[in-house]
Amino acid sequence: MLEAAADLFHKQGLRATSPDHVMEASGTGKGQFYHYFASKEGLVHEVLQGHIQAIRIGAAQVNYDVRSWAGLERWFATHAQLQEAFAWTRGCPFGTIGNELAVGDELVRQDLSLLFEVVRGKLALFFAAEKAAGRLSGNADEIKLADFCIAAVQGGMLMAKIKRDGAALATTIDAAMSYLKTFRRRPEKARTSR
Amino acid sequence: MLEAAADLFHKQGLRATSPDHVMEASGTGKGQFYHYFASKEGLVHEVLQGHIQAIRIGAAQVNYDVRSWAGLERWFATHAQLQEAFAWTRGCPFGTIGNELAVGDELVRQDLSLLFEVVRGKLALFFAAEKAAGRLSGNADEIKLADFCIAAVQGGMLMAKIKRDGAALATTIDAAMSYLKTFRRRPEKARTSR
Amino acid sequence: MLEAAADLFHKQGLRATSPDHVMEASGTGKGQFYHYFASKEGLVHEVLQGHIQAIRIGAAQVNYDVRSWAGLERWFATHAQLQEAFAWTRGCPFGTIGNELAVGDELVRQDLSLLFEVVRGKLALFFAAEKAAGRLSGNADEIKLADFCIAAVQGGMLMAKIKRDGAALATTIDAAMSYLKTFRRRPEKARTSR
Amino acid sequence: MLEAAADLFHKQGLRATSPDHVMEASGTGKGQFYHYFASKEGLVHEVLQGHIQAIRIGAAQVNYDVRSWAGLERWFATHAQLQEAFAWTRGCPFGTIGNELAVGDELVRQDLSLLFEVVRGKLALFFAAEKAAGRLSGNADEIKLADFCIAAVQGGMLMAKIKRDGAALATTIDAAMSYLKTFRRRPEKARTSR
DNA sequence: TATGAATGAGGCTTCATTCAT
DNA sequence: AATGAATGAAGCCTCATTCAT
Repeated sequence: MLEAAADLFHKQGLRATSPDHVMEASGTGKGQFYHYFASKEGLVHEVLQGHIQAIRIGAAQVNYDVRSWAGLERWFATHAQLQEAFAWTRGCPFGTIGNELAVGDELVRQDLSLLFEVVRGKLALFFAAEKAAGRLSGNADEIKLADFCIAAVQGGMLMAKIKRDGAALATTIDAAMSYLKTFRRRPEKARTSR
Repeated sequence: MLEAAADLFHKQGLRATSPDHVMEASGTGKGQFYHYFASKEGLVHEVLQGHIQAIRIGAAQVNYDVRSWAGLERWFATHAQLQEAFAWTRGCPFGTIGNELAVGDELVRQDLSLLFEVVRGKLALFFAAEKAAGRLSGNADEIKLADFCIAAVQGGMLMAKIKRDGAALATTIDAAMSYLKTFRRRPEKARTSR
Repeated sequence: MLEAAADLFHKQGLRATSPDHVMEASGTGKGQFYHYFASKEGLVHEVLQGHIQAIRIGAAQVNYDVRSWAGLERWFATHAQLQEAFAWTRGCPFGTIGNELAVGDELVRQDLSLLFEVVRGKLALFFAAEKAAGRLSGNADEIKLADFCIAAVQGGMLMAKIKRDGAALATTIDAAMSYLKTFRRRPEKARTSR
Repeated sequence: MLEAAADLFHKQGLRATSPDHVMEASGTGKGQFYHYFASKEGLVHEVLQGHIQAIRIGAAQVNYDVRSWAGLERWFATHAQLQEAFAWTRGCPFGTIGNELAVGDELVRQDLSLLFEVVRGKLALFFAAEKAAGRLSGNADEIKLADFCIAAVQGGMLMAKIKRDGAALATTIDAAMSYLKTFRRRPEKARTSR
């Protein structure tokens, strides 16, 4: 049920997905639905909590536990691959939900906000580690870099969905990586020696 | 009616906006609506065509006719200001619609695709002009830079809406500008000397 | 406009045909319609009056002016041919309207009633003539025979439409002709004698 | 609900009967309707299936299980009586639906087609039995006779509805019976004797 | 837990008509 | 004569939810 809902939200968005759709896709009935979820909003909440949990424990489709610059590159690339797998007809599962938010969807907004904070935290961790290892400029702010990564990939995915074409996403990812690498430093011998 | 619709789409998204809402907001009746628009989709089409036209002739809220690096900065900044004016409760009017697209909304998708091509064209024009004037690296691809600008601002605006906070957008804009400026060149003496 | 309406009524029936359909099919506008017809009912009235007139003056698709037994056979056959021309997707233009009648459609009902009286009159005329000529049994009631002809052909056409197949209609026509011929008489000597 | 629908269809026809009417007449609500029927077409299907079943098991208002010539006469007469009971304002419940068919109502058309096949089957059974008993001419085709009966009664009922008068129907029934009886045979003594 | 009947508001669209020009 | 804007009721259907079992 959660899986079915997550897939439908990804595919059609929140608004276009009714409890009935979820029931049909998951082969359940009215009663089931309202037994497990207080409301449609409750379902969304659970779906997002599921996503957050998956991200946290590394069970998500995208690996958010970046450990190297190559890993970061893979992080970007995975987004494009997933989108391509749907022939560029879908955007980011989270961004899609986020863009449908309206005043009044406060609960969902907070879930999403948290989700992106978790993602940001994971990316920031990488940048912080790099900085600690002297491989990243001391001027760099790991939180800001992480926010930039997320925004770039979200914007790129949105454009890919709209154009049904991954070129602009690839361009954006390349640009983002180039930018990030301007902060990269060769760890000085002096540091590690002695 | 078109104005009312455009505003509601921006505020709540496509799906959450019914013809009835548009009628109420514009003080018209059922018949009226279907006299002017073939369907809800037709309305969306007209709204988007209106946006495209506004962008083309420079009547949009955002000035897409960038003529200088300061103008580019203003272009980015205007997005943030507009969003802030709605207390970060809304995203980009175009991106909001784009993210709700599903297979089957082909017409709308094409309108949006065109819209973003127009925007890209305007931005690319600036980069091309800079290149021609020797103020931009010959390596830079004006189309790619334009795509990057759009993706960055779209991603940033989405995150701002989700977080109800403009910080990440500001960060993203700063990062984008920094990146773009790495392609900037001081025009060589040779040019001005004679 | 009348032609377009008549065709649409024949094709889809009264209820399923809106003034808008008629306007579109005839390339006219709202104003035109209500200028010439008081209402949809008025249009139906005019259409039926047109049919009646056509039948009266012999301008209808079916020739109601039967003059011989062969002519009667042709009268039956024409119905089948017309229906076949529409691949048995339509019934009788008049019967189709008649069956949609409900309490309240009194005007239309009377028009139709009149129409069928005209048809009956024409057929009865033939039978009366045959009787006068001694070629039809004196027991035969020309009005009743005419009513039977009409009912048989109407019933047959309805079944043909439902089945999308003309077999039962052909059967019915054959049976009807057989029955009618049982009243046929060889003109007595009286004729030849002098 | 099915009863209410069947009655409304009979009274006003398919097109003029909306789900709302059915709900009102049956004292149910919107949701109820679409819980039980996929669509209006689905309702029509169920109604027709109900009619077919009633005919099959002999629970219909008309007794289709004809066993004798008197029974056949009653079969014809019942149609007229039922129509008279509604003061000739209604036609045949099945014919009324059949005449509203348009291209696209294929499902309904097939249901109706089946219904009439069932009826024909019942009538043909009678003629076949008569033939077997030597009381019907060997030349007679029981299927054709059955088709003729149906067409005659349908045509007669349609005319009765249009004229709000049963005379032509009575005439048609009389004629049909006369015709049918021309195939009747006195079983030879030889058969029964010995 | 699970089923599915029931509810009524609302969504998108067409209808028949009137009105101002 | 003609145009097409305007009106609001209605048509068919989906939605989100509750309730009884």
